[in-house]
Amino acid sequence: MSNMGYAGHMELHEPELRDVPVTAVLAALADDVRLQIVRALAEGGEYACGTFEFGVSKATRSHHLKVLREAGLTRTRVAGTSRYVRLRREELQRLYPGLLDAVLAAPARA
Amino acid sequence: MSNMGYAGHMELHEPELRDVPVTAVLAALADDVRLQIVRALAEGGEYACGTFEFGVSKATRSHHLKVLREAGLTRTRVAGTSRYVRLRREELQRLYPGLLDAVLAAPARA
DNA sequence: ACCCATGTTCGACATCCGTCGAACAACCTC
DNA sequence: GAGGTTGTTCGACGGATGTCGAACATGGGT
Repeated sequence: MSNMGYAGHMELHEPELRDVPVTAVLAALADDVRLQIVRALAEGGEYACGTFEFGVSKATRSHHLKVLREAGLTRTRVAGTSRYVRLRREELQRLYPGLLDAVLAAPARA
Repeated sequence: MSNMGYAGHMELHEPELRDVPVTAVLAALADDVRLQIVRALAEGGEYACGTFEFGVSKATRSHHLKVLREAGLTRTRVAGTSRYVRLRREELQRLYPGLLDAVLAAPARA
């Protein structure tokens, strides 16, 4: 059948940032592994999920990326078998000015 | 006996802010009740613990104030049977510039 | 077509966390 | 000192969370 489209891209769940409570954003950032991921993402463009090797299994990594995505912190682009993740910096900055910068500026290992 | 001193003030556990991991600070802020408390504290000076009526029992309130204190967010002064709590704004601002302001500026009910 | 690489999902498990009532402790007042 | 006020601590309980291995899905390469 022809109405199948060229799809398969399964609609990743990426909420509007304004619908995410601040506490959810903070909770997403309040984890060591996730904060490392966010720091890495803050360096620049897009990263494949596999890029992040922080001593956890790929199941756990996948879980953390999902938490970040559903907290409105990241956006994911699907390309083949890989997924490319990037920070939603501008949106974040618009809704919570200074928050991300402040967190990123904090000493990495307290 | 005279060597009893005039004590009983039991040494509240208030860590150095630099010893608290950022993730702990964020986790402390990542709760609705605690964020309400912090917002109230941000209004000004000192508040007795009993001031905070946010629909939780006093046991729970006590718990949250402990979490905030041990995350280095508040300082507590003991006076009689009351405890007066205040935000450690300057210290926070010095170690995590902009963080608290960004969180406080966020819309209260997302 | 087969295999491999990349990620997600599914239990399962242990731990942490928010919540409460009840008991306790300290202090003030009468 | 008896009683009331203020706040902490102690289980207990239910729900969330981080972690993993194994199974699954999808797509690329040879």
